[in-house]
Amino acid sequence: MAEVTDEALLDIGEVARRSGLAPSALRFYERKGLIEPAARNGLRRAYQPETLHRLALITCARDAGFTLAEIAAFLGARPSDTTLRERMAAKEREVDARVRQLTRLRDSLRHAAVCDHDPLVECPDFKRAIRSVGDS
Amino acid sequence: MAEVTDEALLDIGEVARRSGLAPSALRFYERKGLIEPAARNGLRRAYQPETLHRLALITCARDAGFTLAEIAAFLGARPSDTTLRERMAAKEREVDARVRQLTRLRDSLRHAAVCDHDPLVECPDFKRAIRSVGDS
DNA sequence: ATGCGACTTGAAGCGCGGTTCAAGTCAAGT
DNA sequence: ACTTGACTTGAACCGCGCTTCAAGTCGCAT
Repeated sequence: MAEVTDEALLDIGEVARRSGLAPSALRFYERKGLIEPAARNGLRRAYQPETLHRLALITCARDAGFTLAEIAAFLGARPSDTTLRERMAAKEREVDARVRQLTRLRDSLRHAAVCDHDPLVECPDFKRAIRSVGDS
Repeated sequence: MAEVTDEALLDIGEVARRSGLAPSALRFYERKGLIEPAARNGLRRAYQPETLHRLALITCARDAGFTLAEIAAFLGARPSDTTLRERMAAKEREVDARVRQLTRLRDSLRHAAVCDHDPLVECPDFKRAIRSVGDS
């Protein structure tokens, strides 16, 4: 008789394939308190499908430069948590500053790609552009 | 008699103060081939002032997500180097994609800061926004 | 000549974000 | 009963970008 083992839950391999993350990464995230299996089949982790959304969020935040510790703090917070709001807002300003910095850098690169100075590093336009990247 | 020791050159401490980088970081960059002292006073490194510009460039590139190895490759390249142009252009596209990603993320954060969903992670607007960050 | 302070070296250590490995568990198929 | 294959664990290892440390070397002032 096949044990039903709750068809709704996902094996770690399944979650890995569908999230694009390595199983080792999922176990690592668990140690860091970012995710948790809903149950175990024997030793095996069984995840709720929503975990995939959570992982998408985690991946996104990590790509954005949040540390895993920051993300864990976010995930653990309640909406009534004023601190959370503040941190969100702070992070928004941070990300916004970074967007502006990267935009200037992109423009520098755009120029560098068509500039004929030798050596490139000495192009006055390029140097000015670089300096402006540093200012904020 | 005070040894003149070329007044134009800078001590590592001076470069550190003016660049905002730790002396240890400067020595580390040297090992990685990013910078080089123009001379030595005995054992002490003596840097040309232009090194400060180079360091500004390095810092900027590093902030932009280049690895030190990438930066070293850039710095070593000639302007006639087609590969360099290509890499510049590739990096520009990369940075541009990142700008768009971060812009969407910033907008998500902006929404999250005013959203009242409990838990926040379940806000449909937020989820949609997060999904859009992932797409490029 | 003695001490101070800023430098020198190589080697080791750290925080982050994981991966890799050895050894073991378990369910299902033959 | 035995193999296969996907999982389990803890511990070790990795690359990156540095920092820290111990031990030593200078130049300069007292």
